[in-house]
Amino acid sequence: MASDKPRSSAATKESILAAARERFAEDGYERATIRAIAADADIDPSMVMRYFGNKEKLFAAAAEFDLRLPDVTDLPVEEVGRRLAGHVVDRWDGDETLMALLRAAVTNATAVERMREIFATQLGPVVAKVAPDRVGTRAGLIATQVLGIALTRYVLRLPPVVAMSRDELVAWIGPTLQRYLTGTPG
Amino acid sequence: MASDKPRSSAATKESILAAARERFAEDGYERATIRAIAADADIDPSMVMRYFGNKEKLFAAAAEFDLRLPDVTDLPVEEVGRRLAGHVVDRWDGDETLMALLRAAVTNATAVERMREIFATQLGPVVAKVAPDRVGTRAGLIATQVLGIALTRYVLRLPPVVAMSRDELVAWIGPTLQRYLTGTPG
DNA sequence: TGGCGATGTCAACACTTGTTGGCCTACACT
DNA sequence: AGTGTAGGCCAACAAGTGTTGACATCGCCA
Repeated sequence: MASDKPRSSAATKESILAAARERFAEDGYERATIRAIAADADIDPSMVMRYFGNKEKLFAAAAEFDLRLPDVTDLPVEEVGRRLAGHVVDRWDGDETLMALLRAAVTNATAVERMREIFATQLGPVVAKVAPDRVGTRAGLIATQVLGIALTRYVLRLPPVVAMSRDELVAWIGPTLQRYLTGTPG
Repeated sequence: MASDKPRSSAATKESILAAARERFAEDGYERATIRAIAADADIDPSMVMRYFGNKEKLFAAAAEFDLRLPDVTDLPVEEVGRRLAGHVVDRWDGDETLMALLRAAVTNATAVERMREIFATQLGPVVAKVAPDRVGTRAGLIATQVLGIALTRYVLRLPPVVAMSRDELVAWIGPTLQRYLTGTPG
């Protein structure tokens, strides 16, 4: 009600985006075709072009992603690792956008850039709040573990990693993130 | 000398494989074209087909990979983690086969299967030798961290991860692997 | 009522892809 | 010398891709 768009262009645009996310997540950038996305959205391929210009821009629009990292300022420092681990695993399960981004990032330059950006602008600041020093390094290390989980659990689906429950996984990963966050190497 | 092959077919076959590894590593499975690989090998595309049948089989041949994990049986248990970390980072740098495998595994089913196989048959046994229990889980966790490094350092090239020296990286990762190997969650 | 802009469809273009079959060349063996 | 055969090249096919432009339809507003 009281929308700003004349009729239902926003609706179909959104349905295209949903279909795009699904396809990109499942097939990766190159194997996800505009025709298939359009078919999923019950629409003509040319509409996709009209709304988004080209495939690259469509992907950019579909891969808008927010980690939604929790506020950890008033949390005991020694609990931040576990908290982060829990949040990340939960965030992964509910949203396939990040899987689309991850799958695409392996062959598409735009996706890589977006990925770098996300970890720099969203993870970096959180780390900065609790880390004593070496913020960049710590954020990078956290990224290795977090993305390693995403890769093995949701993309490669290595059996033992898939088999672990959310809590089990968090219990193992939490201390690792904690050490990367506030510990020292060696 | 005293080879079993009549003339130099083995040589061109090998040059095709080398070009294929390079292309697959750089571009991933779908974007690496047979024509490009053939051009790199200074040969006609049809030769690639004759020798390897089709693209899928070519990839299978090019992505033959051995982790070459070190023997850790007579090593103090508490040093295995660091040792493993060092070996893995070194192994990554020298050989682009694993990068080809990783890049391809994100969109190609055969590559995923190969990846699973490698970690099951090569990493699993090593873990079994030093782990007190939960071998599968431990191997899986190690895979998350190890592949997370590969992904962020060599594929996504996240700046802070790339910036770390080999030794720095090993110093951070070693204890993580050690805990996954012999520690407990929580 | 007439028209205009937004929403949508159809058919095609230009190009790239994996893959195939026919043809050529040169050497090894009889 | 003659011939078989392995190594190699060329041209083409069929399918699928992103992308484009011309045409249809429908609702709103003057």
